[in-house]
Amino acid sequence: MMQETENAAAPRRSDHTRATILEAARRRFAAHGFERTTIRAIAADADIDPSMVMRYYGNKAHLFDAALDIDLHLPDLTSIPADGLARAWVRHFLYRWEHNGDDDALLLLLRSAVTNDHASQRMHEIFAAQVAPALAAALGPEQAAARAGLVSTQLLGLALTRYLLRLPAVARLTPDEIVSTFAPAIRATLGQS
Amino acid sequence: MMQETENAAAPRRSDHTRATILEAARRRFAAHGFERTTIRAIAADADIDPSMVMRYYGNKAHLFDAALDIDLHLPDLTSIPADGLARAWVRHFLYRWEHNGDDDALLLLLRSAVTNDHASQRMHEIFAAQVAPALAAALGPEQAAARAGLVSTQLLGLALTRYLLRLPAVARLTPDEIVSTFAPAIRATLGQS
DNA sequence: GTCTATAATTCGATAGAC
DNA sequence: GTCTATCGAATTATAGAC
Repeated sequence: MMQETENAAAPRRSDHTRATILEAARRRFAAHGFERTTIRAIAADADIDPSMVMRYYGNKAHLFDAALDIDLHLPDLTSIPADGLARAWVRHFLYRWEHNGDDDALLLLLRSAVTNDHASQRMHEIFAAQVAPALAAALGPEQAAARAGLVSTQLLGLALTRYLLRLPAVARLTPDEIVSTFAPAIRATLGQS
Repeated sequence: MMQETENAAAPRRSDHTRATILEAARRRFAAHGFERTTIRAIAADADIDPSMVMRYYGNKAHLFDAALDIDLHLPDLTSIPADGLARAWVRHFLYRWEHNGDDDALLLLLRSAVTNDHASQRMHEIFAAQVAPALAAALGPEQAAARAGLVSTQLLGLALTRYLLRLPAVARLTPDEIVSTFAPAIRATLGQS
C-alpha cells in the first residue's frame, strides 16, 4: 500500500527521483492544499524540471493521489493498562504532531480532506485500515466500533484547533496541559469515567 | 459588524443585488472553498453579470472578506442549570448544523479557515467576539478563559468529522446518540464530572 | 532522461458602449 | 446600472529536440 515498490528487484536508479518528487509534493500539498500548490513549485523544491514531475506521475491528480498514500505508523498500545489508555493516546498524538520534522502526513491528510472529496475518501480508507484496527486491538471489537468515531472526533478536533486554526486558547497550552485536560474527556467517551 | 447597512437611511435600491451576490458567494465558498469558487460561478448562481460582482465588491478577496463577516447568533444559555449545560450546548450545536437551510455560515467559516490564513484570522476574531463571551456568561470569566478552547475543540471536532469529513463512524449516529455520547466528554472538560 | 517551447484553458480584472 | 469584449497572467499538459 505504500509508495515504495514492493517487488523483488533491487531499487532502480532514479527511484530516488520519484521519492524526491513525492516528498516535495507532500510538503507543498500539506502546507497549501491541492489547488494552491503548483507542479512548478514542487519541481523547484525538488530541484528538477517540471516536466519530470509529469513524466513520473502523469498529472497533478495522480501525484496528489500518490501523496495521499499514507502510513500513519500507529504504535501498538495494547499493553497499556486500561486506565492509562486515554493519556497514552493523547501523548502519542501530541508527540507525532509536535515532532513532525519531515513527516507532514497528518497535516496533509487533514487539510486536504476538508476541501477535496477524493482526499476525504482516502481518509475514510486510512481510518478503516489503520485507526479502527488499532482501536479494536486496545478496546475489543464492539467497544471499538462504537467508540472509534468519538475518539477520532476528539483527537482530530485537537489537531484542527491547535495546529490548523491555531486558536490561541488551544495553541498556547503546553503539551502537559493538553494531556491533563483532554485525557478526562477521552476517558469519558470510553465509558471509563 | 454585519453586512446590512446600519445607517439611518432607508434601504437603497439594489442593496438587494448586493445581498443576492453575497448569498450566492457564501454558498459557493462554503461548498468549494476560496480557490475553487469563481466569480463567474457566483454570478451565474445569482443570475447576474460577472462584472456586477466586481463592481459591487471590487475583487474576489473583498467579496470573500464580506462573506466571512458572520454572526453566529449564539443563544443565551445563561439560564440553563449547570448540570445540563453540556447537553444543551451539544443540542444547540447539532440543531444549527442539521437545519442549515439557507445558512452555511458555520460550514463556510470552518472550511475556509483550514486552507486560508485570512479566513483563519477572521475565525479567531469571531471566536473572541462571540464564542468566548457566550461561554463566559455561562461559566464565569476565569472558567471560560481556561475552558473555551477545550469546548471549542470538542464541538469543532464534531463538525469536522460529521459534516466535513463524514467519517462513517460519526456520520451514522443519530442526533440523540451524539448528545448522549458527547455530553459526558464536554462535561469532563468543564471539570464537572 | 532532461530540457525548451508552446499549446490550450481558465480566470480575475479592466475598458468602454449603451 | 448593465452588458460585451477582451486583456494579461498563471497553470496544466504536450510535442519534440538533444
